[in-house]
Amino acid sequence: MTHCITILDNLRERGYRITPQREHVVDILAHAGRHMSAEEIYAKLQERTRVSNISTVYRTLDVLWEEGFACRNDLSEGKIVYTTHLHGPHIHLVCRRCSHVIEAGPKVLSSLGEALQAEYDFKADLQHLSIFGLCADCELDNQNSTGG
Amino acid sequence: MTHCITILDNLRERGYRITPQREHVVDILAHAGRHMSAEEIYAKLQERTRVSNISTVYRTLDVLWEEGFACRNDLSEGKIVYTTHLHGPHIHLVCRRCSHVIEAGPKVLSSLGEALQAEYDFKADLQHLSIFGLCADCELDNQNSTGG
DNA sequence: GTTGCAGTTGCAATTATTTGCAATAAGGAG
DNA sequence: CTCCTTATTGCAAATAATTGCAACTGCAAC
Repeated sequence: MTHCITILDNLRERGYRITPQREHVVDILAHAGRHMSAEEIYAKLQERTRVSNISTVYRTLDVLWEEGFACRNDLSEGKIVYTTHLHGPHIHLVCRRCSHVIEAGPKVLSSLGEALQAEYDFKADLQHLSIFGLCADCELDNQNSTGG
Repeated sequence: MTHCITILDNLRERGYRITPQREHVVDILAHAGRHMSAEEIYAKLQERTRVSNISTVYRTLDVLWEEGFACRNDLSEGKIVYTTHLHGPHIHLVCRRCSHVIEAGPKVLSSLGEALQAEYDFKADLQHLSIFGLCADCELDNQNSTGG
């Protein structure tokens, strides 16, 4: 419940202005506990206030992402989805053939973050990484159609 | 030079029809040796033939991606870029603040692919993975502004 | 070489996202 | 509380990407 306050306070500290629109977007996203598209967030926002606009939603999401409070993911669904880090760390394994998404635990990445930091001085956001590839079923189809 | 022939033959084997448009797109992308946007590919395509359309380019790129002959990457440049696997394996470390891209070697991922296969039966395409995060400079700015 | 079917294309319309700009308002200074 | 500076908003237009559909064409069968 206090999570969105923390985000807003952090934003203010960093020089961003806290507008009602931003409060709403942060609140909606932080309490969703799942991935939402900009359009979905905008719909929820309109239930609360008439003063709002889809481009404001996009810009707010952009700020949240840049500042590390939200992650954005292209799950190959035709739109980008967002979530706060409240929705615990996990990886999206997205099948590029059938678009099926497996949510994997962060365990497999344990060493990756450290390696990227050490070798490239890069602080990777591995909280909600998306990785494309083939799921087991599609890989099987693939082998059948090419003889193997 | 024969790489695009290989791709085309593979596509034919898998039941796709080889049209002049597809030949051109494959040829353009395979010989570029770099990342190209759909728009760029379309521009090159128009130098060769008047019979073409941007949506055909998108659809061809989609096929190449689904079949594993091309990779698509969102480098946070406002558009998606594509390349064939001729452009050797590497990871994109994309700064979510300044959009700077570090091209990292595939070494750091060595164990990841095997882990995903073993634990999730998922054949990850790690050839041209994009990972978002903060580059060293932006991480430093970040710490200064928050007093960290 | 001709035929026929199903995969592909071009076009136009739709959806997703970004951007320029004038009007507005957050929040620090007085 | 008021003023002022400047970040933010809403709007409309631009750009990126996708989709439905009728016309077209690759290619396998004959």
